[in-house]
Amino acid sequence: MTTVRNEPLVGVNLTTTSYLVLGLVALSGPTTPYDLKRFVSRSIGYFWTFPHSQLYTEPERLAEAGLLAEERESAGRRRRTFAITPAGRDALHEWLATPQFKATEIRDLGLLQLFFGGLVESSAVTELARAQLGAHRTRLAEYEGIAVDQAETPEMTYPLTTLRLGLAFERAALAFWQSIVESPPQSR
Amino acid sequence: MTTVRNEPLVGVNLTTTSYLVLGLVALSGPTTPYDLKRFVSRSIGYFWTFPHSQLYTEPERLAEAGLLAEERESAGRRRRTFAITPAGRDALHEWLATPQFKATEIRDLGLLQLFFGGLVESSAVTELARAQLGAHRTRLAEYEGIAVDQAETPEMTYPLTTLRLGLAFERAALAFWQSIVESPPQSR
DNA sequence: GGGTACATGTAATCAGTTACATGATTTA
DNA sequence: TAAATCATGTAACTGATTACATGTACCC
Repeated sequence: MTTVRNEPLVGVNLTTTSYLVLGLVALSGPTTPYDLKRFVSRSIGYFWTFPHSQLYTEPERLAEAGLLAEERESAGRRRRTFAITPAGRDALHEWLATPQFKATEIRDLGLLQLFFGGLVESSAVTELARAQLGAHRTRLAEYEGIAVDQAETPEMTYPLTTLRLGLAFERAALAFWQSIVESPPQSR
Repeated sequence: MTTVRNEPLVGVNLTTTSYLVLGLVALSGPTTPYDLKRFVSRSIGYFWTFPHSQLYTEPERLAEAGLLAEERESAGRRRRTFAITPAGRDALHEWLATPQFKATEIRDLGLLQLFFGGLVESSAVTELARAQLGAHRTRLAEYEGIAVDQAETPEMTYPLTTLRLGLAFERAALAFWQSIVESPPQSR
């Protein structure tokens, strides 16, 4: 009986981005970086941002580690296509079955500015809150659009499920900033 | 009439972390990296994580740029103390008055795993959801403790305000993961 | 047929992370 | 007095970002 190897064969560190990309390729079947980019921009990219260049360099790293297989057009645009390998699938499944203990981060520049609201005049805080209201309204509308567009696509079931938390957050954020507009905190 | 200079005098890029640290020093008055660390660990560190080493290197960068002033014990532990300079205050205020257009990121490894839930058996998803429930319960309790502890501290008014959104998020997350436990998505 | 937006990729840099290290203080 | 924990800092590395660059398709 052989031991199952889940570590990549070559010494490549797997970051969260690695598993993200691995998962995207697993979901999509063989794809090009550009296809990944388009998919990301209407899905996980809302929660987890990164520049499109990662979608070229990260699959390359994963291919080095034997977790993806790369093919490349020899002529013309020399497009690359990546597909997941059995080793890649193993690594992904193992990660998916491993509880992660890092807590949620809500990275929001507006919220960060509000944190320091005591350092500026309260009118600035009100302006901030209004701007945030606008941004979250826009975002909420986007999410709602996506939910409608993808409702009938079975392979999007899980992504759409995560979107539900996004929607809930956006509604909470709207209520939050609204309350700031209505009664700004008094620090003194 | 002279032009107001808000750019740092030396060529140092200011990142979000820079403003974060600048703001922390502004809030605290002259402090040491370790004091910053303690403050962070009960406040903004919940939303915006970074290793404590940044609290040594980033003030150094800011001091180079003339935005912080550094003093250092010449004997013993050679503790460093950083204080904000007028230029630092200007830069911070300008940033605080500048609308930021990057949308909120909800960085959550559990949510990312759920995104790929269609790739594993549904029992794994249920387990994931249970684990997340526990984690969010813990986090919610922490937030509630902080809200109580700091309720009477006037200079924490704004930080505590941001915590309200954290609380709302944690409650939404609990409801979300609970709903997953109760009725896991069916992808086929 | 020229402009503009989409598509596709690479190179260089550096902020952020990881890892290491040691001194001081408390506790058992 | 040993051991743990808190306090304080530095060095090295690399993943992520920024910036650049060119090709292709569409539209007016």
